[in-house]
Amino acid sequence: MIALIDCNNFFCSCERVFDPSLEGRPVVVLSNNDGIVIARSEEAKAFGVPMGAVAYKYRDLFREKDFAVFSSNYVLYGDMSKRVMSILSGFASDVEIYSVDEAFLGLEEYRNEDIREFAIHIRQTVKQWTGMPVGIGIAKTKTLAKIASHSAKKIKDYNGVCVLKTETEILDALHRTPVDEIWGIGRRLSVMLHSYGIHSALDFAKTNQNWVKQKMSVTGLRTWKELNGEKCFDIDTSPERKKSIVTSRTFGQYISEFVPLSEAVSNFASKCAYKLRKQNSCARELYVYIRTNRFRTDISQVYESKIIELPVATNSTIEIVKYANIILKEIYKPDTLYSKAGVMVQNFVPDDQVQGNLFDTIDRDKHNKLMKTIDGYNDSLGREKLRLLAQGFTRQWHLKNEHLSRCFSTNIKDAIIVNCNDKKEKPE
DNA sequence: TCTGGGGTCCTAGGACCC
DNA sequence: TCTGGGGTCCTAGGACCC
Repeated sequence: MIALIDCNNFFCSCERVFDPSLEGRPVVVLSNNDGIVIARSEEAKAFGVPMGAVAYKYRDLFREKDFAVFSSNYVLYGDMSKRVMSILSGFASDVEIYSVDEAFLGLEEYRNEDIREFAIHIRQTVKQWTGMPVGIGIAKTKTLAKIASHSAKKIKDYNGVCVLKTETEILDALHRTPVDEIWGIGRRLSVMLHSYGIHSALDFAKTNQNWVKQKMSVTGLRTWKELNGEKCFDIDTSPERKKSIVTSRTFGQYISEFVPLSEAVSNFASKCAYKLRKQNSCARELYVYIRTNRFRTDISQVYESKIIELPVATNSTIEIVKYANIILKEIYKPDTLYSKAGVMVQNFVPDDQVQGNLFDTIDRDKHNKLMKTIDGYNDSLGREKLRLLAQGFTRQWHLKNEHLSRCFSTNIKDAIIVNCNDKKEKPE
């Protein structure tokens, strides 16, 4: 059996852990730039705030109904995620961290009847040790475990744990799951399936196998098989290194001038290089794009991008920033209201298998040592204390986040604030 | 005024080879 | 009038996930 452990309304729950007065209050967490709603508590859902809602359109509702509104605090969420995952790792040898708030556990060892008891125990432990509420779905395949975890959240009597074991349990769960809630079936495919009268997961599971293969290719077929109890996706305990890395942001304000734009792109490039080093990869290709606000109909739209092959695969911030700026110079047009930029690296090789270049003029050992030193400082001192001058200090591109909570679990000053809350004292 | 960010996999079709 | 058969590799675009 496979278990899926899924944190409930993860970002909202993270905020609640450090401010229990939020319990029972509607909570929403906004995207970068406070643009859209990316997490909602149950109370917020009950007021009809959809996922992806444009935040400013709901401002009145938020005020009237006493919503707690947060900008996203990824440092806090990342740390909470680590804590939850490390607890889960203690419960099974096969653990796949599937996303920031979800993990699959292989339960090969637990064939006995009290698998449900075991799940309840996991749930209680995570709650007690971190304050994080989770739902657990258990079934024979990952896709069925996903369905089980939906049921665990939706059906109150289940108390957050749903085990799909018997034929009846599985058929019941499939019957009450709409086809568009199946893992692997998105918006386009569900429209297609509905048009053929396939509305529930059960309808889909009963559909002819060849038809599924023909209409939805092997990916759809795998989902179909998994729903019918045939395992197609294994637990992946050591995911490979990423195959592409992107850093992109929508700016807090429009940028037209080259210099601040270049600072933004340099920062994104630097972040990409850092992420490359963290997974011991070097990139052979670099892609940069800049664009105007695609939602504005009153200005002419610009999307400029270019990809280049790097002379030698690299993860040096110095080199990647340099080439990113060379690209930027080529695609930049003055008098344009840019609202977003992005840098992507791809086509990786392991950092110990970099193919040299006869005409290479760069002392790569030196770069590597320098990068190691910079990373060492930055990892201990805080993000980007040491950086290239090209990254600038003006941060004109920086994001709007007017409702940011503190980094309670990773910053000592913020931690003190939590502890002083009762006494109404403020730390120096 | 105001609309996020970061990934993966699969397929069709073109270019090329013998 | 008539124009083979079989393969590989690459890319863009579409679909999905969180």
